[in-house]
Amino acid sequence: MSKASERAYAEIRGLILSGDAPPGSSLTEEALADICGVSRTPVREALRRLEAELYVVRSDSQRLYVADWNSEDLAEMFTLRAMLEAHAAARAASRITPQAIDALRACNARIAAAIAGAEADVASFLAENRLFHEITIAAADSPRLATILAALVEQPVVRRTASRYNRTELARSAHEHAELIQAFAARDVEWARAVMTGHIRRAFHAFSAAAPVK
Amino acid sequence: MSKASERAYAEIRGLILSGDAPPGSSLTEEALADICGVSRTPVREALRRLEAELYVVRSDSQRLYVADWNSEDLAEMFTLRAMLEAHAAARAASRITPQAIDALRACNARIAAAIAGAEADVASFLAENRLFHEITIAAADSPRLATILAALVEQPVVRRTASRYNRTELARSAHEHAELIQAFAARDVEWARAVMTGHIRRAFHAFSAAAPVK
DNA sequence: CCAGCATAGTTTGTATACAATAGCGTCCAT
DNA sequence: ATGGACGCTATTGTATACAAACTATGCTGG
Repeated sequence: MSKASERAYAEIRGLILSGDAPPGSSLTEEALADICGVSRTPVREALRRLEAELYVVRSDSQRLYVADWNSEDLAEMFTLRAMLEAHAAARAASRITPQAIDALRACNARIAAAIAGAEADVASFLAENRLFHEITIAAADSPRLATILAALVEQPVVRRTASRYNRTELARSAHEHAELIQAFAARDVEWARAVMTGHIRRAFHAFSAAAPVK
Repeated sequence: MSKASERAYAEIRGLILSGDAPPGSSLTEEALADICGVSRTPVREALRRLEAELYVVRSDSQRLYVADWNSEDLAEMFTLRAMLEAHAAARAASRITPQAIDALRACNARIAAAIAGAEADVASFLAENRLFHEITIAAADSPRLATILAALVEQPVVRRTASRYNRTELARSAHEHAELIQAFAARDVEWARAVMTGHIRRAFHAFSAAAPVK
């Protein structure tokens, strides 16, 4: 995609993820155009994409707002994610290449290092955790699934999830990743599916057990 | 959405579904704007939406083409659909209202009538079949799931599916719908899930057994 | 005081003009 | 003849201007 609309997309998405544009707040095209330093046209493109990816929602008449997720929405999202990522893991188990397995191992090693740091390096954890899931989804070799998951996995609330976990939970996550890698190496489809299902479900439970979002 | 972009969306989608814009063919904004009688701006909006819904794909550099599905893509899509619609059915089973059940019964009665007609009324079958699934998904009361499924269920190749079924298969489909309604009425979550899974899978098998798309 | 409507202002929708870029063909040089 | 480079053309990207639609506010009449 061309420069301006891409930049606008990144910029607006950043506003949402950072919380500068809090859930429920109104997004007007002109204001965003000013912020991004582009005209309304690329902003509109960006907003369409963000809408498709569920970052923003349209109200009764065409006004756009930052998506607001209640606890029921969150539960729904985690359920869908568990189902779809489990499917991706199962597919990956039967198709993944040795190179991708190596990449996952390296990735998980970096996660472990981040957790082991003096104070757990949450930013590194987030980035590597995301990469881990991306590699897995890529290994599933299912473009449609990848498209669908991209819209779910990247939600603001998910991105902020890790900061709510304590070190024990982060360690558990890394351990589950390791088991998943084992399942991949063994090409055990059902094992991979089960591990991933549990992984996402436990992540949700840990999330729910922690303090509310605000 | 406003009038012009909505019309453009419907028009272009119609071109794709009817086959006037065959899979793999190039879509240029200006040509479409001429056809739709609007400017490029709403056409662009429409194309963005069609892209998100997987009707069209972007090539290396920004040119848009009508999506072309190989047999592997189709298998993948039916698999995802089976998984997601089964989830929708399970959710619907625990939430559906008596009114929605009545609507499903009426819908399926019309399907039966269409099949029983002198020559099976494929158009009616298609419309009612689609309505049936829409009601089910609505009953699942899961906006995210609905959004995701909308992109999958409405694919051109799926819409043309029914014309490849013989009367026996259409009748089987209606019978499975009836069983699904029973499961809903009984509020039996796992039954509903199983019926829907089998329903989509059998639809795919019948589809695959028939002649190739072209 | 309330209801309804008119109107002004804000926001989105559409069209058009122009800019940038990618694809492609031709032409020249080796 | 072949390879590369140049420029032309087709297509997409962006900006701006204007139109339509919705909101909200205040006014008027009951």
